[in-house]
Formats: sequence, structure tokens, C-alpha cells
Amino acid sequence: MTDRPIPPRRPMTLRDVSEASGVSEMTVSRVLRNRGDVSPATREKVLAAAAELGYVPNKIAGALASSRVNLVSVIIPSLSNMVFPDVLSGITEVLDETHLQPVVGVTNYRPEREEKVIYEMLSWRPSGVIIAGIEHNEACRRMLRAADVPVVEIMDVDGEPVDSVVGISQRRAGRMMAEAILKQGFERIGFLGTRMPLDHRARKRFEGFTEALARHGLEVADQEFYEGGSALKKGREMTQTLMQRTDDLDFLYYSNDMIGAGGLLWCLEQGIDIPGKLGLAGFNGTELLEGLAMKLATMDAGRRETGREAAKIIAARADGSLTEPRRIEIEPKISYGDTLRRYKP
Amino acid sequence: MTDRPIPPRRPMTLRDVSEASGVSEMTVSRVLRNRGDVSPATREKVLAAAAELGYVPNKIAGALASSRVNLVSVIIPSLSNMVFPDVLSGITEVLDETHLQPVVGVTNYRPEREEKVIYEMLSWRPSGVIIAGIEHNEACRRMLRAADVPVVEIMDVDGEPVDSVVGISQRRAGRMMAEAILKQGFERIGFLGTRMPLDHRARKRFEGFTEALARHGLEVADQEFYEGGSALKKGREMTQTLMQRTDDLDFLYYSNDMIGAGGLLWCLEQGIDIPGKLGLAGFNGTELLEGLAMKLATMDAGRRETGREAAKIIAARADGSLTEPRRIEIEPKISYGDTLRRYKP
DNA sequence: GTGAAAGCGCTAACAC
DNA sequence: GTGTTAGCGCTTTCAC
Repeated sequence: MTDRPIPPRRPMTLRDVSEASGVSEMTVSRVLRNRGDVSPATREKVLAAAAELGYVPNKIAGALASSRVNLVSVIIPSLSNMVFPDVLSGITEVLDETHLQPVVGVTNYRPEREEKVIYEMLSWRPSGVIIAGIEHNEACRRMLRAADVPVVEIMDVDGEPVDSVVGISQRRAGRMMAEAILKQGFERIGFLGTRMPLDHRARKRFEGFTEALARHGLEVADQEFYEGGSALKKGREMTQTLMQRTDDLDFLYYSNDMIGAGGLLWCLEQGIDIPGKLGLAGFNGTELLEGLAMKLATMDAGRRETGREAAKIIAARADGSLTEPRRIEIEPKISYGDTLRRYKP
Repeated sequence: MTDRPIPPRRPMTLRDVSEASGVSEMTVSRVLRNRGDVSPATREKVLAAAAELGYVPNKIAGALASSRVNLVSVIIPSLSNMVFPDVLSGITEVLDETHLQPVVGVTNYRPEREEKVIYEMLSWRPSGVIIAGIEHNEACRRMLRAADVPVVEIMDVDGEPVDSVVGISQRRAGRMMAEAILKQGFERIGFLGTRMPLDHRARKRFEGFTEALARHGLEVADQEFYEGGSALKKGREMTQTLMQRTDDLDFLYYSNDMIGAGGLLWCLEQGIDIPGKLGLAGFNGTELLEGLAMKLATMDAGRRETGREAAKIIAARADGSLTEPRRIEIEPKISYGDTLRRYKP
């Protein structure tokens, strides 16, 4: 055998499929994209050659040539929060029916990181942006506007959106829960939440909550904040702290279900009469709550629905069937569970 | 005022920045990428113009021209599993120190979906692929090999990797837990897990577990599987079912911490003596367990470390400092908690 | 139904 | 330090 020089390994291109099948590049491209009329015979030849080579088209080149990119940027603060995966499922469900696909970026609740993520995302010229929250710094807002892509801000409608917005009113959610608690006759109310100056949604909920209390001449009797660590454990610890410090509390409102569940577990272990002596409520409508001995009251923020509606807007903007910004306010739903209703309905 | 025709809104390009700053496109490109020497004066001019316009470079064009893409594809079965976000944090931690950035794809444990996700990902010509599991169909393996990118399969080392691999041996993890349980004198062992023929990791763990029992002349005394729904609730229900069906069980091994936690809650409510009369163990080393009244025994699969090591391999391959495939086996660590140790150490 | 030519917005390579 | 030229791998457009 003669030593034939091995050609340098070069990335595979349309041209390779073209040569392998004896069909022009243009027609190969048509087959691979299901565009235009191609005779069944050529079609087969092309597909066989492509499969044989294991060819995967280069979307970078395709996107540049067509200036069409099938990506939708989804920008969220965290993945470990339970909340955001649900929104993502909603988004995916809808986009799966289209040619669009989500790309996720995580900001860890840090504005400077959000700025960077938006910049990186936009540099890929996505077909749309879905971003959590309605509070963004000026640089972020300017980039989003200049990009000339459909933008949907989600999970909070209290403020001025860049473009479209889908979600609950966090302030209203806080108010609603306060009203429900007061209606059950509770009045010595403690609040437990995250120490997260940057979680605007939790903050607004708290504001709505205190505002509604104030309207009835009440205020939060005691409060406790945490950061980091196992939320379940923190809920447990904070509850103990609060109940020992202020022993006449008759209700505990938690800013999320996980700390609420921790608190509930602790209360049950202490043999506290719930909801007779002490009522409890969380926030989110987490699936986790199903598995506790007693069902914690909570409020479903319609996460999946939010994701679905946001994705629908992007899809409609992308195919041209929608041109105007939309505003969709989702209705939060209180779930009374076993820990909020003092009087039987 | 005269009616001046409004020019059609055209996507912004380097050229716009070039014109606005009076500097050549090439030099603008240099400034924006921090490449080569540019005088401070021109630099300033360019940056000012770019900021003013809100210009975001087009990475599609950049990637095509340079054949460099700073994306790393991360392909995982699910986001709602608690497990994968941890791996992702590990990956992000390491990639944040580089110019690389992760892009996540989710397969929902479905092979046909995995095939599609891989295809889509590869079509963007990423700098590397990190993919959960070592079982992939032939089409997937062929694509991954043909792509000529570094590939790291994670979370399971039992099998033939395409390229590099990082993770625990799931079989060994199952065996280790079996040994630990037997050493404590438990012998009537029940198993509770997901009915997921496609979760190869859970399956292998179970295989390793039964294999170790068999070596001691034992087998699983009873078992129960679930799918879908709230894992905490399912754990609770399955435990009840199992304990009622086979009332002499002295140990329950759960395939994940969430169902384990559900089971533990139920047992505690029933007043069962743990671990005197019944031992329990889960799997994953979930943070959640910190918040329970009793700490469930579990096994930490080193998720964050797995993510970190995988990302390090990709980064090293990308910058050329590594050329060979690597195999990194992570050591799983048993956490005895309060539910596995019958005899005080 | 198929092919040839031009060009998407950037960067590599080289000139000055 | 800065500019010019060619081309990355596709798709658009138009010709046949």
C-alpha cells in the first residue's frame, strides 16, 4: 500500500453532502430544509448521503444568510428556586409546537450579571426575549429596546414594561393574602421571608401585604428574614425564633412555600393547634406541599400559565400574527389548604 | 418642515459604529473584542459611539468568520429534578472564569428528544458538549463523534464513553449502600423507586444494590414503583403501601431523597421507631433533608464536583491544554444521618 | 425541478 | 496602530 497523505480534517459542509450525492449545494439545502419542490429521487439521494456522513447543518451560516434565528432567550434569576423550572415548562410546551427553541440564561438576582446575560443573548440575535421581572437597569432597558425583538417581561405586572408583560400583580397577591387572613379573624401576624433586596417580586408582595393590613389599622407584629442555606431548615429555625420572641402571634405568612413547609413541620412537632391557635400560609403553590401531613395554605402564581402565555406572544410576534405589545395579568389563586381556614365555609 | 423619508429600520452593524466614530470597521472590531493594539484615543471614540448607539455585536457573523463559538452545550434530562440544577451550578462556576458559556437543553428522559436536542445543539457548532448519562442511541453517538468537539458524559461511568466521562459509578453506589445497610444488621429490605425504564442511572443503582444483597444471600423483600406527581406525596403513599403489604420490613431504600423524605414523614407520624425498628435511606444528598425532624441517610453523588470537573475538561480542551479523553470517577459519600445507624459508632 | 451568483456581518491575514 | 481584501457556509434571488 502506498502512503496516501491524509487530508487535514476539515469541518463538514453542505458541499460534502453535495459531492457525495451528486446534487448541487442549493438543492441539498432545499432538501434539508424541506423548502421548495425537489423530486423524490433527488430527495432520497440527498438524505441518504447526509445520514451516511452524519452531517449536521451549520446554523451559524444559515442564520447569517437568512437573518432568521429560531432561538428565544429566557432570562431568569435562578434555577434552584423550583419556581422557574415551572415557568420554563410552560414556555417549552408552547415553543415545542413551533420551530422556536428556548435558551436559558441565569442571572442569580444580580443586576450586573443580568446586563451581561442580556448582552450575550442579544448578540445571538434571538427571535424573542422572555425575562423575569419588570425591574431592569437603564442599560438593560436600552439594549432590549434597541434590539428590536419582541420582549416579554414575566411574573410581575406592576411597572412600566419595555414591551409586553405577563404575570400576576405581586402587590395585589400580597394584598389578597392579607385580606384572606384578616377575614378569618387572625390579627397578630408575623412575616417570614428572604433577605433579598434584589428580589423585587418578594418585596412588592410584602408591600402589598402590609398595605392591606394598614388599611385595617394593623401592622405586621413581628418579622424575620434569612438568606442562603436549606430553606426548609431556615423556615423551621425562623419560626421557632419568631414564636419565642413574640408569643402571641396567631398567624405566620411566609414568602415562599419551602420555608412555610419548614415552619409547618416545626409547629406540628410542637403540637401547636393549627389553624385554631396559629394559622400559616406560604406562597407559590408548590407541588411539594401535597406531601405534608397538613396542607399548607398558599397562593398559586400561575407559573406554567405565565410561561405559556409569554411563549405564545413571542411565537405570534415571530410569525407576524401579532404586532402590538400585550399585557396579560394572571389571576393568583389562594389555596386555603388546612392552615388558613379558621371558620368552616 | 419638509417630509424627509424615514429610512427603513435596518439592523445595526459594525459599519454604523464605524461611521459614527469615524474609525474603520476593522479597528472597531478590534476595540470591541479587546484584540490587538489600538490607541487609547481611538478606543475611546469607538466605545463612546457603540454605547451611544446601544450596539451589540452580531455573534452569528463573528462565529462564522472566526469559526469560534463560545457556547458549551449542556444536555440534561430534566430541570425539576433538583439534581441537575446542582450540576449546572458546578459547570457555571468554572465556565464563568472563562469566555465560555453554557447553553442548556432538556430531553425529558426521551431518547428521540435527546437525538433532536443533540442535533440542534451541534448545529450551532459549540466548543464542547456536556451530556448526562452514558447511554445514548447509535444516532446520538455517531453525531457526537462526527462533530469533532470535546464531549463529556457525566453522572455515570459504567460503560463506554464517546470521549471523556465524569461521575460516580452508579452500580458501585448501589452496592455501597447495600453494604452499609447490611453492616448495620438490617435484612428485610424494601426498595422504593421511580418506574422509569429510561432512567439508566436509577436502574444501575438498583442493580448494584440487589447484586450486593445477593452476594450476602439476600434479596429485596418487597418493592414499589411510582411515576409522576408530587414525589414527597408518592413517597408517603408508597411507604404506607409497602409497610402494610410486608409488615416485617426493617429497612426502606429509596431511589431519591424526595420520596425518602415523604416516607420518613409518614413513619414519624406513625410513631415508628427509627432506626431501631426501621431504617431508611435515600439518594442524592439533597439540601432539603436538613430541614426534617430526623436526618435521612443518603448518598452524596458529588453533583457540583461533577459539573466542575466536566467544565474543566471542556475548558482545557478548548484552550488546547488538554488533548486526550479523560475519565474521572467521583467518590460517592454515604451520609448516615439519623436513620441508618443502628449501632452507635 | 434545478443551478449559479451574490452577499449576510463579521474576522484572519496581510499590507502599510 | 490602522486599513484593505477575501471569505467563513449557508440562503436569497433569479435564471433556466
